[in-house]
Amino acid sequence: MLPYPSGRIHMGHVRNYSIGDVIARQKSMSGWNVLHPMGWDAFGLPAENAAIKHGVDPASWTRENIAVMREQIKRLGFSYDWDREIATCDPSYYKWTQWLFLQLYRNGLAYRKTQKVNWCPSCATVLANEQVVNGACERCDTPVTKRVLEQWFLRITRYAERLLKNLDELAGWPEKVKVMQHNWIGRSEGVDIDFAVEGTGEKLTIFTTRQDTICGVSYVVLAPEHPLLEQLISGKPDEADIRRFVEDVMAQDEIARTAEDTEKVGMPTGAYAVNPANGEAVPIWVGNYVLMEYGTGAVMGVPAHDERDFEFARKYGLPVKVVINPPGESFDESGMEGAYVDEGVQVNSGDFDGMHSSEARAAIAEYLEREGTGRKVVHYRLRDWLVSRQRFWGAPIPIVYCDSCGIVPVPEAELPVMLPEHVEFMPTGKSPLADCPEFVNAKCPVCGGNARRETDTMDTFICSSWYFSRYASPRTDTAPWDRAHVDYWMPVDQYIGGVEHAIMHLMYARFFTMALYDIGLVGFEEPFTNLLTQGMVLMDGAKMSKSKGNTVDPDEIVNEYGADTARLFVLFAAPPERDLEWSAEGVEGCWRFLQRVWRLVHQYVQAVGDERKNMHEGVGVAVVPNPDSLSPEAREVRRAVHGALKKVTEDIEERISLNTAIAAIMECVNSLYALKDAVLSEQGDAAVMAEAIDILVVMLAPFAPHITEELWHEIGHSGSVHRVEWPKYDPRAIVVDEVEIAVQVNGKVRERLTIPADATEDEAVAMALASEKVLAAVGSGSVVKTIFVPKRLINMVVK
RNA sequence: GCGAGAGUGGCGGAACGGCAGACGCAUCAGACUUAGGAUCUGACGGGUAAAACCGUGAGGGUUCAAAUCCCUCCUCUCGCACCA
Repeated sequence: MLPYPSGRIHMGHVRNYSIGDVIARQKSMSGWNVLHPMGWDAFGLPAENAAIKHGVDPASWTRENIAVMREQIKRLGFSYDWDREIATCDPSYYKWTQWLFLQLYRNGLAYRKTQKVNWCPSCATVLANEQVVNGACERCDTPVTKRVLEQWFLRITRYAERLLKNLDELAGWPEKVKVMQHNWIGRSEGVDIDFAVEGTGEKLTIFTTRQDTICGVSYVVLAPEHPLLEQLISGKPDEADIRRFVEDVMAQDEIARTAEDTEKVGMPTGAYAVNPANGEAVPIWVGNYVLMEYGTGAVMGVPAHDERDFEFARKYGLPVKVVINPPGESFDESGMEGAYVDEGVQVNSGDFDGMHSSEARAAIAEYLEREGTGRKVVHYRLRDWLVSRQRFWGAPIPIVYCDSCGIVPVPEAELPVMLPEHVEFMPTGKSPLADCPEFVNAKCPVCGGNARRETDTMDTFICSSWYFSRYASPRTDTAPWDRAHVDYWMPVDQYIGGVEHAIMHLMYARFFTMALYDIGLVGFEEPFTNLLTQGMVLMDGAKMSKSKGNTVDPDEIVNEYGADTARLFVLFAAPPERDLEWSAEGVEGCWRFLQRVWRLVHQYVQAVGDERKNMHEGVGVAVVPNPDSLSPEAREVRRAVHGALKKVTEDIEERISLNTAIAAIMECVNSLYALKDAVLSEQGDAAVMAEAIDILVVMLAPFAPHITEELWHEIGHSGSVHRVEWPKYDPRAIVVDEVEIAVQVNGKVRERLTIPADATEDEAVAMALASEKVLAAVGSGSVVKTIFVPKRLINMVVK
């Protein structure tokens, strides 16, 4: 885990870590070697904002937060290996973040380019595409503007295909997350098609996935940012109007421009393009609905077969030409009320007439390739990852700029490039590092001449894209990790986090891992084998948040009820992946349950007195020496306990269904309350109760580690309950002699019978037919068929 | 619009195609108590005097049997959304 050290932990943390801790503890008790680490995603804006607002140093602000949160987490009793704790703002960590950046740079995966980028005016920094949500800054909700800047990018697009393909292999990931990544990558197969611009030597390339509709093109539209536009309109009579139009569109912010209900507007440029499929000249327009960022920044307008084009054409009176008819029908162009976007039969398409549109798609693509006017291509929505940030509190990008040598990576021996201390923090749009001469001024590692350092820092998502591997050998100082240890531990068997990481963190981490695999630094391509996306913690149906004032501080719950109650509640109140509604009464209920366990164990201890020394002297669970000769009550106790043990084990190991696991323990406790007096009074059954109490405490231990440890000692054991080997249920104990089955007549339950568990169908039916209720239901009809499900039911079909 | 998930008592939630509502909360009753907001025991989907009967968003279907599988639809949540 790698939480951001925001100041205090919240219930979402408690929930996440409680789930992980149950798994870690149970696996460890089951004999596994478990790596259960904790560290801090310690770079980031809040620290810097605190510096600006309160004049504190980001480093000390962060360190203090970490200290507070570490104590809070320790109070909750999570079994973290604190010897492996890391903080990404620690030079011993970011040295390797920088080192990894250089490896990517050497392998052509980190590069610098000038591009229009997303800019958050409030955070005063650029943002990655993934950090822009509905045109606003993902962090502060401020509408994002655009700036043209030279920035560092990571070439994640090179991995688009693999990031997409590998999703199929991630069987342990929720469908939801895979779908989100799939959509984000946005693979789209189509054709780039060249239209000649009439009267010039220029060509205009459009991208389409519907080349089958090429003969229906009645115009072509460019994005307002399209580089060819300038040349097309210069000297034209409408030049000034068009320029004004383009400027208006570009002045709109992202939200307004891309909202679905934004009206499509455009203007003809006065230029014409020639359709390579049929030689027709069509007008070239500029329109607000075409995005420069996607495809080629130009599209063909086929109003008859595309909703957007239809809307646009109707608005501006552009012709609508049908080239695909639905099977067995034909369209009247003037009467169309919308585009026909489905498959059909080609018409008005020359040699392609009569083909099915899916066939024509292939044929036309091949035709265009043959003619040299088109190329089959795959476009992705995924953009390269913009990683520069004009902020101070991040890992410096280990690059210097030399007037004679250009971009020069800092030699590995000189890493880390340290963040300076005592820096001014006013957000100016430049990194504060830029105003820090002792940082900026450097010598070129190549020629020794004067050079200046890169003053931007890295997106903190880089820091969190490799931390899991660092946990394998967190103190290694000659490499980011010791390969032998990484090979032993990685990939992560069970990763737990909120869905909010579905795109950014989880995609970046996958990309990093793949890239490092290709470079040869790790032996695995995918970092997280199993992913559990836990639900949110809600209060009155809304996410707990400081601004809404509907938070519950974990510390308060721990103070009032103890850590075990807090843990038990967040695990019991809902299945892990679903949202959890906070309930003060529910917390109370969990606390009562733990009290009930406490009393049960103490009553047992009191009843057996000093005798228990013999029964519980070992470090394991007490053994019943004579399981086959027990009183009925004692057998009942064993059935309840071993049945619960079976269910708890399976619920943890097979489906991480922790709420039902706890319910099973509660049921077990209820049974023990009902049976304890009878069993404790029977001399010969003493060992049964000893075993029952031991198993109860052991199987509760991963959920409520403190109270169980205490009880374990009260019972008389030495050693820690958390070092006890996870017991195996005794299959003989859960065998039942008699079962209650339902007797159905025509699917309706008419009787419940207790019959021997091994009764045959004939015996069971005979007993059923001895029941008056069954006979009454059968009445005068005759039984034409009987279904017998052993130990469950009989269904008689009567006519 | 596209995609994913979810609709079950007063509430949170259980249920390999096989007795719907485990477990917990709330409520009610009893016991123990000077007392109980503690504890223990019990009741607790609707309906009925008791049955019958009706009940898992709606409607169809498959099946001896459907909360569960299939089809149509409705509602909610989340993600994407002029991506050509």
